Amino acid sequence: MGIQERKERERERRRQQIIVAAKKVFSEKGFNKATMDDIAGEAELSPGTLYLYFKNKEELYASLSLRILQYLHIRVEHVENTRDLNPEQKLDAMIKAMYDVYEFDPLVIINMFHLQSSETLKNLSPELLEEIKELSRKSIGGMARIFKEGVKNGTFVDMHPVALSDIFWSLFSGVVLWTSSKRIINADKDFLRETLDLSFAIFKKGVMRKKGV
Amino acid sequence: MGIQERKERERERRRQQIIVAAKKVFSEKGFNKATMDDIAGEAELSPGTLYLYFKNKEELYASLSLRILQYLHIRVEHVENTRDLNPEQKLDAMIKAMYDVYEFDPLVIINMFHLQSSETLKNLSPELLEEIKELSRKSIGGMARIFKEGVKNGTFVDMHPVALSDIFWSLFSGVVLWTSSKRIINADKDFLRETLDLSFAIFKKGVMRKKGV
Amino acid sequence: MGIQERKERERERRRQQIIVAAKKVFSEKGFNKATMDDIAGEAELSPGTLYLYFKNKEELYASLSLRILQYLHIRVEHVENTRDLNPEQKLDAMIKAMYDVYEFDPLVIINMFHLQSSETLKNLSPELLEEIKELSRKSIGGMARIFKEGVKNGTFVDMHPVALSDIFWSLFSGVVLWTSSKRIINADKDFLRETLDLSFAIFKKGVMRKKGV
Amino acid sequence: MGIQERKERERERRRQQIIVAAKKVFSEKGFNKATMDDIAGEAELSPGTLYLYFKNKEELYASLSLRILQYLHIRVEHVENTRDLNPEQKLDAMIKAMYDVYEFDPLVIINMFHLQSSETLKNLSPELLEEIKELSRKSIGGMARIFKEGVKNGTFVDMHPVALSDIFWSLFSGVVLWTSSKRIINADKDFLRETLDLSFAIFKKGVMRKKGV
DNA sequence: GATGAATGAGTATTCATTCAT
DNA sequence: TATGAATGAATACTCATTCAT
Repeated sequence: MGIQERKERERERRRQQIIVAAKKVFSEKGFNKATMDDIAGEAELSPGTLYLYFKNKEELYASLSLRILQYLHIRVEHVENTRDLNPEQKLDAMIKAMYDVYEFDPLVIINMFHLQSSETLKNLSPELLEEIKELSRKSIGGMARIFKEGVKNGTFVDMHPVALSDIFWSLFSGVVLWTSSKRIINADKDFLRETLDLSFAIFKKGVMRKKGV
Repeated sequence: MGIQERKERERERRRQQIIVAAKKVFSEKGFNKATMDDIAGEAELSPGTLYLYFKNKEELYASLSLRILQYLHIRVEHVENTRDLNPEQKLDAMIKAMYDVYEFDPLVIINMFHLQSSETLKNLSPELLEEIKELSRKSIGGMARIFKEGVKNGTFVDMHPVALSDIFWSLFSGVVLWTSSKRIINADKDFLRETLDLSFAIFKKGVMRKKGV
Repeated sequence: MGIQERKERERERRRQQIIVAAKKVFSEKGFNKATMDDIAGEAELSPGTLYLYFKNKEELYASLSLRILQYLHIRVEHVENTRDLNPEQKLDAMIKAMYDVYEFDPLVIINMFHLQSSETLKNLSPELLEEIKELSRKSIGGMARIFKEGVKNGTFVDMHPVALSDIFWSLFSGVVLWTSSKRIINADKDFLRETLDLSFAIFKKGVMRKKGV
Repeated sequence: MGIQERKERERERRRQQIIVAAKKVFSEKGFNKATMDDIAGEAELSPGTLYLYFKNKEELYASLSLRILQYLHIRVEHVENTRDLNPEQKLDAMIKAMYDVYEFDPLVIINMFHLQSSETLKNLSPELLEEIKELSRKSIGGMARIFKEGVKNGTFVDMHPVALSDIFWSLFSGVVLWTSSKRIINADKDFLRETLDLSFAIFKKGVMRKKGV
């Protein structure tokens, strides 16, 4: 391993160290209440060091979303490329993937929607922004191809595949947001899992072509 | 009209004046970038006056959500109480109501999820918080009763009515958030309406009991 | 006195209060070492209040120069408009005015040259910048008219009046800077006054037309 | 050449490399906006290395002034020691030298006055400070001796030679500062050269003893 | 000597909130 | 009630300097 490579690795390790700390602090306090000092403290680094790895607070935050998008993309791609699965099985696999995405980072959806603010987007470096858009496009694109296949061979209802993937993703994120919100407001138990199950069941039923029709 | 009542009315007028201004400013700048001075300016009042009507910035913001919840509640209740509608027709009416909720305030969902932050909730007065919870419960309850009726008479699939109303609401909010987010990130055209149509179609199909089964 | 006018007066009083404090602190610490907190403390106000009266630190600093320019302008105008003085007497009066400008604010020249930095100028509001330019132009213009008169009637050497006023001002500021600098570096006694006397004597002799030539 | 000497030479080469870079960066950005990283980048060295050659930023900056003082000193000494020049010719030669000093580093005067800040001086090493004082004394001393000779033999007016050299230098630096400042504020053309010519003409006339008097 | 990653003190500026009028 | 001037706590970000390698 060359010295260059070793350095690169070390650098990546630091980035991860910061990201882990940031995730923790942002989770606990939310974007605005979390201070860079908090994160630096959590990462056991000095505030200045954070800026050696991330341009600013927004970009650090956005990097969290990026990780999720990367994970989502990998999972979707994997489903898409698994041979010998028919469209229905692929949909099931995607549903499974969604659970894993949630486990990977339960704040996934909140993070994703922080990105949506144009104020946020303005402060991101063009490269990071492009990467986010790219991954976003790819993930939705992957989902869409799965739906397309199903629409084509008559498994799914005849709708635009991109619309189907949008709805699939919207349903997922809507449920995650709503159940976590409900938990806070109503202090109910965490019933995310079963709600997700029911949601996906309804979605699947709504999307499958009626047999014999 | 007593002098007391007149005063009360005057007070309510002021509150509305402030809420209208707040809605405008928050829409344009988002919660954090909007300043109390901005809102005071828009309402043509002094900053100090805002505090005579709202405890703090968070509570002013939360009041916007309250208005939406009130509107949602009225619409749901109205659907519920309309006689001579069968469950499927009531579902259609609820879908129609959702469109109106969105038109009433397109920022509806973003507002609603700002509420979810525990930081926000901590700063609300117990009364306001209770009112929000109450309206939230009532609206979901109303929806649930509609679903319950449909489940009972075999129109809808046999699922827990509360779960169905949660999913219904989640789907709606998920689509609103995702399409607005997609619009920003991908600079696509605004395709909310058609996506909502498709979403509700899928939901309806997923929720309706198959005829003859 | 109307309420409007009273407020305006109060506001002006505050501005002066801040300016006095700023002058003290900037004198002691220089522009960069002086903090807004220092100045606020000296003015017995809170930091935030400074920003109600001055856009930023640069503009507060520039306001000090403005006061000097105003004073300089008044003095030059007065000399120009005094009747029954021949050009030589007017030059003497201007020399006298320069001493007073220095007494008015010994940091005069340092302030003036802080203005010269383009970084500084960029941060000033266009209005303030224009005011500074205007006063600067007027003062030099006033001096120039005095020299013009003297050149015309043969009192002074035949040079461009604006150039003469530039040189006059340069000599004054050069001496002020150099003697104060020399005082610091060499810890010599303060011999500004006599050096200024000699300088102006040389200038006057250099500028007066030789009798009988 | 011994190994010791070779090392010393190498060290001096590095110092010059840094000084050249520093001059470029300070010229473009001014003292405060210029960062040590900028300078290191320009010198193609690492920031840490700068500190092997200069105690701190202030001292690096001061070293630029030192170079000018060294140049000034050499020029003045040369004029002083040129035989067969009468005092007037020596004054002319000094004027010529001033032009060269300006060409050598147009920021000369701004640099020189940065030194004056007591904050700056506090951060210099005693050795550097002493060197600066020494060169300053020597240069002024050299000028003073030229004036002394002229005063003695009746070429110049009967004033204290040190005062004359102070005024000479003040006039030079005042004109340089004022014309550059005027250029920025009034966006006038660069008329330094002609203003310097006129200034020195006036100075010379003011300083020369009237023939036949 | 040279490096450059890490440091962490330092500061201008903002803005929700208060309170004397 | 309404005002709006004053407050002052809070914080992202910079950059001169150090020191382990």
